[in-house]
Amino acid sequence: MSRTSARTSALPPTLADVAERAGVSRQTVSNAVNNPDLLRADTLLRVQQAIADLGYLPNRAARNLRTRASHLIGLRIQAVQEGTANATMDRFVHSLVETSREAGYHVLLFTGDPTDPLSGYDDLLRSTAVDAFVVTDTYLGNPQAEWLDSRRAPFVAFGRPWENPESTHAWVDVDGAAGCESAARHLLDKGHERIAWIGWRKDSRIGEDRRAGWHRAMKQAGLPTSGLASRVEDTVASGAEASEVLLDEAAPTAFVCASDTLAMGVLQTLDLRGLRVGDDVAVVGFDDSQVAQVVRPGLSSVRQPLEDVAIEVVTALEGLLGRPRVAQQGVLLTPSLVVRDSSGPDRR
Amino acid sequence: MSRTSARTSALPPTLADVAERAGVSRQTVSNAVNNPDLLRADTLLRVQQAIADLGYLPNRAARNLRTRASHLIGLRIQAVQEGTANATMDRFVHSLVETSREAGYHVLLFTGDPTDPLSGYDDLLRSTAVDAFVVTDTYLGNPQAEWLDSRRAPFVAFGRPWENPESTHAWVDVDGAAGCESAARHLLDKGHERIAWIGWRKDSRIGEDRRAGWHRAMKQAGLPTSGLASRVEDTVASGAEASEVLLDEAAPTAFVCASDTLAMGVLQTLDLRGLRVGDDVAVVGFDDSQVAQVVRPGLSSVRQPLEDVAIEVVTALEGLLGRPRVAQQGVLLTPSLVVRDSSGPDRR
DNA sequence: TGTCGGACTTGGAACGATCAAGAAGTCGCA
DNA sequence: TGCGACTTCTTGATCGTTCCAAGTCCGACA
Repeated sequence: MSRTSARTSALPPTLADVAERAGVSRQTVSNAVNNPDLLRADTLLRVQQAIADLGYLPNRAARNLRTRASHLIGLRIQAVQEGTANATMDRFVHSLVETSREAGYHVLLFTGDPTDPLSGYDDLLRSTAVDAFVVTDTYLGNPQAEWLDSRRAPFVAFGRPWENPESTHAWVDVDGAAGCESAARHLLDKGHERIAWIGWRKDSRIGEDRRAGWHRAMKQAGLPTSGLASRVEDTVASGAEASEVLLDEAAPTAFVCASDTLAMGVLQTLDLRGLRVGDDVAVVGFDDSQVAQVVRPGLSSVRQPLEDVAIEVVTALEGLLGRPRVAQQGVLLTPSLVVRDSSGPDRR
Repeated sequence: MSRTSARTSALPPTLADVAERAGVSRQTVSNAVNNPDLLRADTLLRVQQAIADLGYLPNRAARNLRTRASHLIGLRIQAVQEGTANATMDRFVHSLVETSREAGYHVLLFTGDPTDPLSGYDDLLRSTAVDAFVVTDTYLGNPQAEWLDSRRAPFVAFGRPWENPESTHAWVDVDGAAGCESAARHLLDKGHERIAWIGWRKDSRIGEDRRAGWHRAMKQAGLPTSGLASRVEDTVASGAEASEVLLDEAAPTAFVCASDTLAMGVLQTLDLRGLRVGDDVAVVGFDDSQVAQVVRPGLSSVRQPLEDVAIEVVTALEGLLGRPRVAQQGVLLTPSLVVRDSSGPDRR
């Protein structure tokens, strides 16, 4: 009691303050907040009034200590890199924060040594600073998954366990193959027959997956693919160079690219050669980045449903954190194609 | 003790576990962590060994509860919007996370009702979930500052208190005027004399500030500005439209724009009219966005030193959280100009 | 030898919430 | 009226850390 009366106005009210004002015990206030059903209607009303009067909100640290949960989700972000991947991640982060909030979680950002995919996770886990992780940096393998699993740390991966298909951990991913297949089909529908592919190095599982979509569409249309594919680094210059070579050697009338960055390289080449984007040669990128939207002519691009990814990720997290630990399936979402002028007109 | 022996391997070690292993009391371990100077050298070594053996890290919730601090910094992020502002914020967030980590803080993201600049702050404050805020959404006024001040909540604003210059709160900002002045001067140096301005609505303090920089450079060069300025919405289409009008009515040979988005509109117009970017008409944007880097020809742009902003913000935060509450000065940083092909060659 | 001071260590309490039981109140039914 | 069963509310303990004030140990000094 002495503490209560000695309280200065600067300190936020506590459970005890509310209890005193409402004329009930601490536990009753706690129940009013967490299990309102347990209270008699009039008592509940009285407590709620006191809570409102004082502007009470439970102290996070105290609740976290008692319940052994922080209601925080850790997300490791990469060092700033020049590429469209960054902007994509940004869109995902926004969605994740929004969706997490609705589920009663906040997102805690952290960084780590870029050369060590595990760095940063351990400290947060051992200090019980977060309840779970969202693992996103899985583009080149995912040692985090196995490591986190071994520590019994709850997590959901954005990205399939390519290397280890038997993994039982929860994951959400976007079907890049389906995206590129629809991109290729979109061009096929317009009458293109020689559609080239520019993608990433062969050791990129994501890159090969996207390539498979293009390949599938071509095969289903009964068209050849040999000599029409190129694998390079994810830079504008590489995209430009690759398209130069492809135009010279295979004379494609359209390009499907593994990223908007590569597609920008193609646009550059077309511009240099005096070829009209869309009319002479069609181009489709991947990520629906800022660049795709702003460049002229607009770049058609495969758009990942990152808002839906965030929703699925949070749903999976809730499953993990609610129940003891159930085996989770992966979720594969289908991207959509955003058509802009770089697709060109129908050629039939 | 019973708790200690009953510990399952899944639970992280506590202070008591370390104490038992090292053969000292809890307080001694706490001191070893927080005030190593108080321990005798050999004792300290023994405790540190035990800490290492067990992989001990202090429980965040318990420490937070006791010390009334969360070591978390709240940052409200905007709903995803189509514009370069988003990407800029992303760069800032990365830097902030990195710098905060070095200062022993983590960044907690949250969102709020976009129509209510205060929403979201209150809950975090009352539940003592964060120690301080970084307020960034100040482009149209900053009611947050006054509100947070009234609650005695520590915060640092990224953005000057335009409306209330007497504000005593800490802030960090980038000198947009200086940036645009150097952009204009850069074009003047190349021999341009009719340099146009495309900026934002008059009620945007940031927009008017940037415009002032262009204006200053022109005046200092003894050149006229009337008829050479336009104020529009921050979209590519608006930039294109404004440049159409300006080219028709004032025949400028160069443009300085308040954003890369607007500059992209100018590039569009030039392209449509068959004017060569750089050679015929020079263009400089603002933000050094992804787009500026990838578009061809490369777009010269004013780059905000966001890494330095983050450093200054964290420095200010440390001042606020360390000492009781000292009056802080604002910090104004100077951006740099990234020159690319859109600047064109010298005309002299 | 006894006492004093300083260096170091110790147990107890507190931070503010929730959990686990027990106490008080309410109701129905014989 | 009395008893059990159920609802409603209260009390004491606890989460893991740091703060507080008191305790122990040791050598030094008279």
